[in-house]
Amino acid sequence: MDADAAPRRVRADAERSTARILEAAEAVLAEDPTAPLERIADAAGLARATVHRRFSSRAALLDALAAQLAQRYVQGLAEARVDTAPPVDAMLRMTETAFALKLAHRFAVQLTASMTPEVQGGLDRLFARLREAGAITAPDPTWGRRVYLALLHEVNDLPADSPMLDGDDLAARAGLLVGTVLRALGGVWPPAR
Amino acid sequence: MDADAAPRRVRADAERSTARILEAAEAVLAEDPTAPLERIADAAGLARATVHRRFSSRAALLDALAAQLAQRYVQGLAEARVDTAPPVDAMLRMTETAFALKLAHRFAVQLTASMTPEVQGGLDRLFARLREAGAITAPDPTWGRRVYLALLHEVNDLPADSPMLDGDDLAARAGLLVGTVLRALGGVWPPAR
DNA sequence: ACGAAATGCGCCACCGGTGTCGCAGTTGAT
DNA sequence: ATCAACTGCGACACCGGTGGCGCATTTCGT
Repeated sequence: MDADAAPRRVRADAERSTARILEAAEAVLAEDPTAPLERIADAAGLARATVHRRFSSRAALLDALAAQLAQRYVQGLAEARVDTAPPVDAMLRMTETAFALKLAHRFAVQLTASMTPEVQGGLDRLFARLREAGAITAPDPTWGRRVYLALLHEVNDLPADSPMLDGDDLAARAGLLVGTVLRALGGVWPPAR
Repeated sequence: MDADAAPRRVRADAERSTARILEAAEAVLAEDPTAPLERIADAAGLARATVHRRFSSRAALLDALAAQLAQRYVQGLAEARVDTAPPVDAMLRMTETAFALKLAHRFAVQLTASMTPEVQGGLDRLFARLREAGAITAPDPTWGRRVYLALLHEVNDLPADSPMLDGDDLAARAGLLVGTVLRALGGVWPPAR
């Protein structure tokens, strides 16, 4: 919502600052969603005034951040081929990328703005496909999405030495989450054969 | 932490104000955990200064509230006989009382202070007993507790007209939650017979 | 090398929420 | 009925965070 679509050209310099600010904001706000702008500025190695120059207000910064995150999720959804691949595979892939974005998670969802209708829709379609494929029995995709998101945070917060985890890699967490969600929604996991 | 154990007597009047404040705080903060004291005072029909007279600071009020809530949970745990009754029954009862306290939920847990070690312990013992009884297979009670709490909020937020609910009564929500959690943790629900 | 543009820095105004005080009026205990 | 205690109200100081300048300095584009 700021510093884009330029009739007047933006200096390469400035554009880098913008990126650094977003990066710093992501890191700082992940730990404390109410952190003052000054802390973000410090983390970015910039003066607070400069942050104000790039983003007219705190709200504008949050918006930009939310948009950026939403876009990453959309991309993740696409790369996981949620609409075409076997749904369980897609879910596993999507989940791994979600954990890779973990820094942002806690506030990414609290920041409901980042739960774009587009992202929601993608997830809902995924749960609908899971049901069609017989991987779950719960009929309501919305409910599936809610359960998934709620447990996503829980698994993300799980300490690395939890007995529920084999190692701390993404795959272990993704496996735990997917299994838990599928079972919760009436599926069988691991699949009986 | 305020206005109790009196060497000097407290007027009945004042005690009622305290109660009204706590009541109002619970209601207001459930909707907006960061609501200013003034909003609470208004809801209680009192002046902000009066709130300050009963509770020396915002933190003190929050503490008192957390203590009150924790105590209710402990009582709920006891009444559900989590340590003696058949664990699934206990879980069902506990869950219903938890929903009865729903107004407070969202911030009750965010207010980690109210998640007393006592409450945590009670839940952990419940999940250990569930495992012993074969109702779940997940070995780690902590994980069970986390899943339970996370989904508790989700079910609580579920709109009354959700396809997942038969009516909006406590029993429907409790059933959905218990079933989902037991399945998520590797149990069978509804029980095959 | 030059000008345009972005930066750092300090300063100030503003806002919302918190906490304190005193005073006048009301309510409760005995 | 009387006194003590509590209340409502308004005013005030304080604090942290936000947002806006202006100016001297650095950095980028060409």
